[in-house]
Amino acid sequence: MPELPEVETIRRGLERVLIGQTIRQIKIRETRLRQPVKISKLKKWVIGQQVAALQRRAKYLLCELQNRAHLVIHLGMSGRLLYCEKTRPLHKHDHVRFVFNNGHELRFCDPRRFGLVDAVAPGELQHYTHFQNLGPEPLSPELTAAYLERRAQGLLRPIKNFLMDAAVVVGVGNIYASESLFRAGINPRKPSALLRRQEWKKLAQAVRKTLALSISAGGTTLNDFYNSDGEMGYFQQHLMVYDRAGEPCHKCASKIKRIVQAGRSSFYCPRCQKLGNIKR
DNA sequence: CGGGCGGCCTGGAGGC
DNA sequence: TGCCTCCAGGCCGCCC
Repeated sequence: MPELPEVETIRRGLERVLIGQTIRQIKIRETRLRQPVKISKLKKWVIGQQVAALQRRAKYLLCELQNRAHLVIHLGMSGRLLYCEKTRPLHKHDHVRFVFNNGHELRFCDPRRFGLVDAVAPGELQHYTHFQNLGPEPLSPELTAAYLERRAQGLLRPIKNFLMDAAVVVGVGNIYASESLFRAGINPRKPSALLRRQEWKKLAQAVRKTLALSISAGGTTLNDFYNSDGEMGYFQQHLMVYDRAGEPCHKCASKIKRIVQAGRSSFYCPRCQKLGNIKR
């Protein structure tokens, strides 16, 4: 479900309410997530600690604690975080709860259980397994046209799949890959190595712009994204192609197309995003 | 060895 | 009402 803008929206919301709070208790009802929840590790590093900062790396939410350990949360496809009073009735899939001193708690709810809750010992974050093969942050100065062009050298895979590869650049999921390519006027099927210098420039700019706009809109709510206060995002009102198959392009009124690439839906405008003379 | 694909899960939508 | 199929915002390991 959540891509970078949604995770960033949650991070900002939690930052306002969690800094300085002490995690008094962790309640676990289900340990079978993407990887089994390590209860003893969580208790060892997290219980009794004050929240020092909320950070984000790729789609991972990081809660830095006063002892310099980190609580790591990934929302997978269907994960949600809700900050609420601890008396509020539980949802069926509220798997992990972090109870604070102020009568509130943070609930990790994840019906499909593709998400992750983990603790990382002080100073160990840079060695964390899941961070080892991640590319740069898309909103950092590292994401340049030159960087993308260099990484794409010799790669025949479609640009859409290249963009969604976290080893190339993190945070760009299925929605924002399609949206960024539309903004750049590039066909999702175009072989990565065949993009021109000017296209790389447009694409780097389009990725940054699309993500930044979505963050300012509070993310995209298609069915079930809500921020930590339970409010929806509004970027779905600005989607140009995602989930719009058969509808008219907002720029040229051509019918938006849906294709499947690497098992995922891609959406594009056949007129605004021409392939040129490359076949299939 | 790049990269496509299936699998991990539940639930909602739509067809019959 | 039910049962079936398909689909879903992520990620990883298996294979060709």
